[in-house]
Order: sequence, then structure tokens, then C-alpha cells
Amino acid sequence: MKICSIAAPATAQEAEAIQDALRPRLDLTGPGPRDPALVAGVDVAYADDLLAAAVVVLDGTSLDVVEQVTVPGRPAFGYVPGLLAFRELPSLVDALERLTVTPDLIVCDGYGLAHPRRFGLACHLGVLTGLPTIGVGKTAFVGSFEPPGRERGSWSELLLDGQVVGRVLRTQDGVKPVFVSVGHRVDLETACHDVLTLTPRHRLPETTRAADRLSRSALKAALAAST
DNA sequence: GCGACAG
DNA sequence: ATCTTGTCGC
Repeated sequence: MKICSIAAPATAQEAEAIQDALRPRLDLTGPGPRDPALVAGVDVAYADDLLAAAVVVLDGTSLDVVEQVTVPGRPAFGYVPGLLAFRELPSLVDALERLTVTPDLIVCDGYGLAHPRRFGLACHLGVLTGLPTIGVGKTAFVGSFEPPGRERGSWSELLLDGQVVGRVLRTQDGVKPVFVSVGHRVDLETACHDVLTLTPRHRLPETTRAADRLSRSALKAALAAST
């Protein structure tokens, strides 16, 4: 699939300006894909100045792997809270371009609309690919919230500046909740529905679990090959 | 001014 | 993200 490449800012100020310039291209019109046929998970693993980006496409119903791609690379930007996209997206876009199928939804590690400038990694990847995207974060980043009920499916609003920017969602009874926010072309209700479909027995979506494992093994292989 | 801070 | 042993639970 063809994807717009991400700009390479030299400074944090430039990076923030790029986010502000792209934010108007966001499509927050719902509802987006409910029970998508093909769902992609993306992740990046690091070791010193090397990295491995991975994309895994799953069948939305069986959750079986349909296709997977890995790409070795170098971090394009330091880790700066709020600017994660500039660090991870260059390599992830490379990997996505090598995909032979087009996913109906991309599940990102991290945040989307729940972001200081309302343009987290999931939003950025959505604008670049034109595909529906959502963000699923493992830890708190921005926004305030009350803990959701302990049962799977319980959720509470993630509020930022008086606006609902996401949901804190319990994906399994008694486990730590995850932070769901929309990226592009999906509404929050649909995003949470899809996350629950992707978490039949674990806290994290099968897409992120698969992408995480793949990126780590690819990094290990790249490390061995460079020796 | 001082912390906090996705991955 | 990554560095890391044993340990509790399904």
C-alpha cells in the first residue's frame, strides 16, 4: 500500500508545528469499522541506536495472522513525550508500505486524540495512511479519570480540558485498564467495541501482542546479523 | 518555579 | 522503550 512519508523535523518546535498543521486533516466522523475484517497491529522495539518496526495483520474474526512485515532501522528522533510519532513512524511507514493487503483498522501502541495538541501517534498514522486508526495506551499520559468498574467492559471517561478525549477501559476482570483514544476515521464507541473484540483473554489487544513479539524477535535477529 | 510525562 | 529473579495465579 502507498503511504505519505512523515516529515523529519530537526527540533521539537518544528515537530509541534507539523502536528498543528496536520491536525485539520483528521477525520473524526464516525462510526468507522465495527468488527473489521482485517486488523493491523504496529510496534517498535529498540536496542541502543538500532530498532525493528513490525506490522502484523490479523483476521478480525479468528484473530489468526494474515500477514506480517518487519523493517530494521534507526530512531529518527529522541523520545519526547508528545512527539513519539516522529520517533516511531518513519520505520512503521516503511513496514506498512511493504504490506500486500490493506487493513481495515490499525491499532497503535500509545495515544490518539488524547494528546496535548490532540494529535497523538494514532492520529498521525491515520492521516498519513488515510486508514482508520485507534490508540491503545498501557499507562496514563494525559487527562484525568476515575477508575472504571472491575469487570471486563467497564469504562470511564478520560477528560482533558473539559473534553472527553478517550476512555479508560477494563479489558479483563480485575486487570489494569487500558487507555483508548481515537486516531482517524473511527469514533470512540466503535474503538472500544473493537478493542474488546481484540481482547478475548488478555489485557492487551492481540494485535499489539503480536506486533510486540514480532518487533522484539526481529530486533534480536537484526542485532545478531550486525555482528 | 517544580514535577509529570505514550513508547 | 529497556535493564532483570522469583513468584502468584489460571
